[in-house]
Amino acid sequence: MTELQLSQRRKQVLQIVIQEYVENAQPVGSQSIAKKYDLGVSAATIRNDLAALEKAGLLTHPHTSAGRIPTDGGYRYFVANLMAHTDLPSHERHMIRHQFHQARREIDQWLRLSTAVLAKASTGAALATSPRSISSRVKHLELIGIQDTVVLLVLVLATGTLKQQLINLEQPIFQEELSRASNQLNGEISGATAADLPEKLEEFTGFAREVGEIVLNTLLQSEEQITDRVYRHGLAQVLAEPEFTDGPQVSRIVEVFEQRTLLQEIYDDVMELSDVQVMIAGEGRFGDMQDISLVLSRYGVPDRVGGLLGVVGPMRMPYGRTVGAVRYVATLLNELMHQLYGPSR
Amino acid sequence: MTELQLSQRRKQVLQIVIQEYVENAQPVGSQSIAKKYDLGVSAATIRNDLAALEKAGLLTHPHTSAGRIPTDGGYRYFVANLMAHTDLPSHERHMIRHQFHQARREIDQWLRLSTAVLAKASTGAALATSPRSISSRVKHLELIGIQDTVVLLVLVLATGTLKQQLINLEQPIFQEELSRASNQLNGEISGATAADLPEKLEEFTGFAREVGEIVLNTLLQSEEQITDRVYRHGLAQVLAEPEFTDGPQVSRIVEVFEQRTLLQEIYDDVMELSDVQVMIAGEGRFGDMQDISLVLSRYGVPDRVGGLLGVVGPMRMPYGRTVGAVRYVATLLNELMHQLYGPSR
DNA sequence: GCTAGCACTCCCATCACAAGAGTGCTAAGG
DNA sequence: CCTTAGCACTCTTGTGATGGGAGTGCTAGC
Repeated sequence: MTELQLSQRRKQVLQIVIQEYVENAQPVGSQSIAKKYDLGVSAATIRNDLAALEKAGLLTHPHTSAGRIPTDGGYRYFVANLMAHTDLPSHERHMIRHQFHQARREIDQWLRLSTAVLAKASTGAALATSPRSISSRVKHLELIGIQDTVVLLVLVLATGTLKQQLINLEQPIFQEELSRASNQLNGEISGATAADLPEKLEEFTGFAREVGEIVLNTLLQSEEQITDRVYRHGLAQVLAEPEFTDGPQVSRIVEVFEQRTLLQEIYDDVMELSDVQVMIAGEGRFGDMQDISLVLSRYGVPDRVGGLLGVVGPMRMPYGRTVGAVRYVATLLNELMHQLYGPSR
Repeated sequence: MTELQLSQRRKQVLQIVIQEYVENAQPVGSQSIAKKYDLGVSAATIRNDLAALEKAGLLTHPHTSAGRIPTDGGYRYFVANLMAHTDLPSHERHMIRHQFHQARREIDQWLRLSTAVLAKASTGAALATSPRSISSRVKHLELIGIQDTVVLLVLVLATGTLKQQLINLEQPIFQEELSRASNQLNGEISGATAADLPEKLEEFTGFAREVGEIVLNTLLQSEEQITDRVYRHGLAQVLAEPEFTDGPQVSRIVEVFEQRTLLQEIYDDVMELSDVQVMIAGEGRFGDMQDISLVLSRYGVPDRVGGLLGVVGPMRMPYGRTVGAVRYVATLLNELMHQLYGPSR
């Protein structure tokens, strides 16, 4: 998108239109602007400005004699150039931090709390993916007999993530044999990554080899698959927004919120940038996201573990505040995870 | 509720009204019944029957000159006395069974699939809780150092369920000490239940004791807490139903669907009965569930593990089919889990 | 107990109409 | 060239009247 040249006042007018529309969900006209804000010019002038902004593709009006509403492009311009850097007010930050410190020291708890907090602090529905390990190292491995022919493989990764996998055998196996295999494997493959494994597996035969293959597959899978779990919170509140009164709109946002595939698609885009990403109406690249915006951020410890965190809401969204909330929760999570997984090893 | 005496024809009329209303979501009148179904009587007679059914509290009409629609009571009577036992058609059953056998042998996968299948087979939104162990036995315990002062406790229960818990230490601890403690504990407490533990813990001191306490707490918690995870699927489709076009209705059902607390409340009721439970408009006992019905069943292996599975939808729901679907998926899950956790030990 | 007939009620779609908000354009002034 | 006032025009929204239609409730007769 080429940089747009706008006079100071027009920027201001655009900002006012967006602010008012975000607040009241109603098209805003030249007169109401002139009356409410003292721009030192008359309504007619503002009318001209509005027309110019419309020509530039930043505003539209739903019908001839209605006020203006922002377009996708309008919101994008706003977010890129006009948006006030609103960090969350400090008392809110304190409250959130407090809640986190009260929770048990567990990723699962933190993520659940994150979505709850985000949903409350924004007007949208919050969502987060469980963290995925990047180039996972095996730390430890355990084989546990569940049934005669069923063995549970528990894999602990260096980051503390747990992977479990049931193994189905043709023939019954004894606990001693399980122990032998797990001792053997633990000695060899602990500290190994998916890249190292194939070589090491050469040494093994029989059951131990079989388990080794499964470990390898599990590792590979855990690096590919974005997430085994998605946390969600606050759909009800976003559905209460006036834009979601009619059917098709509702199903659109619910689908965006529920489907994993979309997250999968967006994942790489968000993960490679460290700051909060604002995605308005799908940015033309992703599915049918008319009138829906996402505010997303990665969280985690660089090169170790990372996941996605953010808010889904109507395009008519208080971006400043939402970005602030997402950013704060993300940095908080970063801090907490750093304490656990960061410094050592 | 006292048993109601209804003539054969009136039962038939009630059944027709419900069937038609479920299908078309429109009040049904005497004429349309007389025309479409050959009951051997005139519209006027049916009119009398309708009036009688209304007096009995099974039907209402939204306004004077509209057709009849069923009340909560009407649906309840229908489900209790009139509903055709519709097992799912055999080709659907086969398809579902096939999908389950293709999935990996994992509870997580199965439950995810269950909700997907249920949502597809019913017109509602499906939901399932992760299984909870009943009187869990400890099978194995593992202590893994994550950071100098952070230890991951992995607890494997006899059912194959995994519990993890981070332990935060005041002072750094060495791997050797961890191994010592875990060997010690494994020798003593494997096979123990929450009831046995306190006694056994007497023997331990220091770090091992501390870990033992945590194990106990984790066990107790896992028996109390209904569920650490709720699987959901298909909200979008149920929101497309005509009763959810206006705001308050939507937020009501979304809240029922999203909130864990409701499940917690209902849990015991459902778990003590083995067959599928139909809960219409909250049965007057649970929250604000106007116009919403639940069809729920327990699943699992009796006295070992169990969870909840079911469908949330509008009161105007094809109960026969839905009950069939829930029942089939539940028995399928039972079968699968039995293979894993059932027979031995 | 069933049926036919009939008046009555209430919803709903349609239309007309007026009010109101906001625009776009034009012409004049700085 | 930017700004302003004025004014006609457009389009939505709310209101009220109207008629058709569906369905009921009741009564009287079989």
